[in-house]
Amino acid sequence: MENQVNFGKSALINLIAKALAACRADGLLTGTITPKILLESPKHEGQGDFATTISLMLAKIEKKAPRAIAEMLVTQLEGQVDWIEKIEIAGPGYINFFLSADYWLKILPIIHQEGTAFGRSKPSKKEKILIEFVSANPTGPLHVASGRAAALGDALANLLKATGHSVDREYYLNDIGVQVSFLGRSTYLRYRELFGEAVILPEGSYQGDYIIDIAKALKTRDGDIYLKGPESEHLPFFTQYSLQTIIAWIKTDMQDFGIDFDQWFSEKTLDDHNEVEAALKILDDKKMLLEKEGARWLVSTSFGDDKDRVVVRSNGQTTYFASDIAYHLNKFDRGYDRLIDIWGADHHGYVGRIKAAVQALGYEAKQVNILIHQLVNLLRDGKPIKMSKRAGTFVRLSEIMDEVGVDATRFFFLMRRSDSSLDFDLELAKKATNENPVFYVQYAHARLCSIMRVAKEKGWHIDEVIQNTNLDTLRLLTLPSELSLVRELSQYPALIKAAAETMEPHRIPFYLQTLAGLLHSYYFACRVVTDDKALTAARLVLVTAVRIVLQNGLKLLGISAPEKM
RNA sequence: GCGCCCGUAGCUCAAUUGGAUAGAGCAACGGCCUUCUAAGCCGUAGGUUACAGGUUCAAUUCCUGUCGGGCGCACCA
Repeated sequence: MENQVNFGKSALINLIAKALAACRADGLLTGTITPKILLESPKHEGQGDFATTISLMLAKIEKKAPRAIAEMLVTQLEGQVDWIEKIEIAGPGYINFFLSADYWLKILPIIHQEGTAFGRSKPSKKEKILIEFVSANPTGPLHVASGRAAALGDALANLLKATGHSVDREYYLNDIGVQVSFLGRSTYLRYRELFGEAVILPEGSYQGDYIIDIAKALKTRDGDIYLKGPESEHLPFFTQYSLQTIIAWIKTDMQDFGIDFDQWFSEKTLDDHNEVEAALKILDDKKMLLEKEGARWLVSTSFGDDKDRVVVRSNGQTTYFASDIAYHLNKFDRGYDRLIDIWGADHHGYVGRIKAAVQALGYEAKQVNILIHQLVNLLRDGKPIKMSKRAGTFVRLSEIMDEVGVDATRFFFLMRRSDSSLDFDLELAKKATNENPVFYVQYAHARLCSIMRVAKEKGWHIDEVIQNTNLDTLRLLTLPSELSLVRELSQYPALIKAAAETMEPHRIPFYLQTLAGLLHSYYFACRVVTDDKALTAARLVLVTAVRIVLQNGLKLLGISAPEKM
């Protein structure tokens, strides 16, 4: 779905290419290499709508001053098409293009026509992508850091879908192994404690109060029936019971957070189907394993990892890494072209080995993208809240959602580049003032809805206005604030594309804040619904287009667009 | 010691993948409600982009080094 802006851009690039060719045909320019012609949107007012640096890039090739080259090109470009109003040469040799207002106004009918699809695009090559995220161990409730991964993964999935890819969301459940055994044992000991026994929790046990909650629930349900008999008889039950309880919590939290996973992938199924052994056999057949000191190692150094990694320990047990290899192989076997893993910074040391493993299995390194997000600092009124998972004093994601709401939680998590650590101030997130960016954006949307309500009360049929709109009407939008809004709206599809390609959802909150700012400013400066019928119609078309884009952007972030606040 | 990430306004962060005069929000200061939501708007001030080199017509962006912060460096998961 190419929109007006992209169309204009490529048309302009073609014009520049033609001008360059003409200069060379005339012998004015003699070079043979043609650099890629790029258009950018200038940062400052008065620098036009698009600019190219082609003359700067040509300077060396042609051995001529960039401004002289720019002048030659501009001579060729002038008067070619009617939608270019003015061409200027600026600075060291920039060519600035000033387009007619018509060019920008044409985006408005397109926004209305495409509606909720505005901003979507088709990729040059459609990929089947699996995003695996959160995947926190089911040995305790989800806490804050998982929330960041959750918001990030979900928004990224939305973005990649919006750019035409096929995307599935997956949560990997580590529902087997040492940690899970510790969980069962912790619950068992707490259960005994409820009957007055003095217990000592061994090293590695889970200390959180939630373990006691689970034990209490069991006591209430089943009484003292697990006190008799040896521990070993009861541990499997306690393990499974605790695990299922916590998985249920996690699923509830994710649902409350608005995330719908396509798959909950159980590590146990890898074990049940002997997929770890199968994966190791494949690696062995490819001569990717070697025997050393009684253990088996993946030669991950052949693929850029710092050191080789153990997959089978000398005691015969496979490592967690071996399971991870099998899991990634399983993902590829399900037909995905590209895998995205979202990890917290505390796991970044595993990037090298997973990338190596994927290559050892015969896939390309770029088929797995590992997105690392830095950790979250939870603050209250600017002061850090101390957390320790070991001591059980961590803040649950559900507590955050309860306190500040899902919308604010998601927005805060998505506001920062994932590379950057994130300060999340609970008091700020709750504020219903302009200090709080999520309210600022939502408020812009609510204001627009309010305008629409008022217009309806005064007898306007907005749908009809939009349907009957034409360029003559839209030309009444002549205020600088109106054209700024229109230009900003026209950037939206390119923004979505770039955010998806770079896997940087944070660009959307920034964009929305800018757009909301322009809108608030416009709102204050002039009335939409007035006695001037034609002007009101034009403005209604504009502000309803802004509403659509705000709504679409918020939707991608998984945040509501309220009609009233 | 080695590896990864980060270092930009007082604070929290952007910067169109190397482009023009580095931008927002908050905090500070000064203004704006008889009008579609003041949960808002307008204005002022705030910078040697940690530091030193290098590559380039052009560096916040790429390379090298130094300093500072975070995280990770298991035959744990």
